[in-house]
Amino acid sequence: MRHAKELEILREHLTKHRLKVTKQREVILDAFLRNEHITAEQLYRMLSRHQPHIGLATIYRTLNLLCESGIAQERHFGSQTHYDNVVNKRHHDHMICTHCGAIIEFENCDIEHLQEEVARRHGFSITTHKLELYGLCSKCKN
Amino acid sequence: MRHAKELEILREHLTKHRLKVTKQREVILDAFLRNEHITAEQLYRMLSRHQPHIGLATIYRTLNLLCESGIAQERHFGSQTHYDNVVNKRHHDHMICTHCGAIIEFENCDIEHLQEEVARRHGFSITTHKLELYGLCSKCKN
DNA sequence: TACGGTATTAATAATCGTTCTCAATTAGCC
DNA sequence: GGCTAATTGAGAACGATTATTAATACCGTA
Repeated sequence: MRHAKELEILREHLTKHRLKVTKQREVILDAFLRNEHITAEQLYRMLSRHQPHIGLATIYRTLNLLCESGIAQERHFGSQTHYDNVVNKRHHDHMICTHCGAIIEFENCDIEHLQEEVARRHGFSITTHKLELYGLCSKCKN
Repeated sequence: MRHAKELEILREHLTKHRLKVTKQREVILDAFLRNEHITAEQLYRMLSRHQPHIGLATIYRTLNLLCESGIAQERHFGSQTHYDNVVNKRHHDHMICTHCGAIIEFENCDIEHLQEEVARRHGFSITTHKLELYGLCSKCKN
């Protein structure tokens, strides 16, 4: 059974909120977990020939559900929202290649500490942050 | 004459590209310069009773022009695009209060150096970046 | 295991921010 | 002043996302 842990998290979240475990939600969760940084539209196309057929609205609703249950996190790259699997991951940021669209994850504690320091200096308390580096990945530099 | 420098930059950009200096463009530039982190919609409402009447499309077009000429820079806060006056400013990032919506600018060279270091380690070359800290400003912490 | 109430679904309309289209107007070179 | 191309306003169109609605599926209870 692949992705057993994530399925368990989703089930717990659903029962806790008196929501229902449906075939569609399981299918979407499974497809989501097989892909990093996916969009609702990509999932829709990927599942378009699936039985039962899954509507775009259901995909959006389920992705929001995954965010609420802590499995996924939204990232706004370009015009579309991408969804990230964050189970088993610590906080991380992204480098985005403006040529091929590749997304590279990284984490750096020193940067986070400096952010805290800047915030403290302004009397600001951080709850979340977003750091994105745009440029060319190693392959596209040529 | 307020904002003479920015007006000069815009005029140079326009003539260089064989574009025209219009009343609307001057009005929008002036209103833009009087406000930090403004949106197209806010400008539209602000100028709605102005003579000549200025359409929303013209505001969007002119804001893009300001970005191309280096006077403004886009920032995507929430669902709308905000435009920032960057004349006389070095690169800076933002803290956004999720309670009152206040936007505080800051700059920190140490963070930028660490970003470069991380990128180098991945063979990535940065052209731009975006760093946003979300949380509560000093006033809203209470 | 069948029932009943409620959540969920697919399809589609609606919404929001932004860009495009187009006919009428205007800037700026001759 | 007149010609040509750029610009304008109005509204249509657009893409991503959310709301609506009638039909269907889940699941606790009997």
